[in-house]
Amino acid sequence: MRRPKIKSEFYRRTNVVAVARDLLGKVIVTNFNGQLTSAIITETEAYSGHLDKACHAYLSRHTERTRIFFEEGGYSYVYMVYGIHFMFNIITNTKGNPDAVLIRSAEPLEGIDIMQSRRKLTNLRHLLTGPGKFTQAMGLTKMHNGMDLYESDEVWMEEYKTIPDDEIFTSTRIGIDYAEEDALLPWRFYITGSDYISKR
DNA sequence: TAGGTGATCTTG
DNA sequence: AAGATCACCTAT
Repeated sequence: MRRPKIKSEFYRRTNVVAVARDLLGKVIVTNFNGQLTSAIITETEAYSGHLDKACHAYLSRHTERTRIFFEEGGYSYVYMVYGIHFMFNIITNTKGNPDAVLIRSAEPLEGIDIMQSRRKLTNLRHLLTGPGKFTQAMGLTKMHNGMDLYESDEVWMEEYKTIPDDEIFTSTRIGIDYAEEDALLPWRFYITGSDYISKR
């Protein structure tokens, strides 16, 4: 049943946009206290610290929250927004180059009953279609910030399928209007025609 | 379409 | 120390 884990080198490439696209079709797995859940990634967004006003590490800003951005690719970055929702990202690029990919939506694969119970909701199309819904269904919280996604036995990524370029739809990112001209960057990606997307 | 929620960051 | 902001979700 288990497929090969994605190695850290995958995330250490210098082009965060390419990593965001290539994460589509990969599987994320969490396994907390014997509760295993997994899902196929259907929607991502890229954030880049050097040039992107939407990124928490814009202009390499160092704060307590952004510390993990300055490690090499392959760590999780989890934070809370709006007092309620956790956002799950994967740090990319080499050490000192603060980029990340936000996981926005996924298609349920394993442990569906567990995800339904965490979400208090049964409709599969609403289980993981949005970044806050995704973390809730997968059981991810701020305590999972800074995890090594290759070494961890609680949160990791697996190979699954490759999405061809002509099945990837590109758009601007959601909820970052404050980023001025960078709000126009076409850095959101999703699988064309998937039923598991946060917005049409 | 509006309101809830609290960590995080900035200003004074 | 206080106030503003925020990579969202749910329900009307």
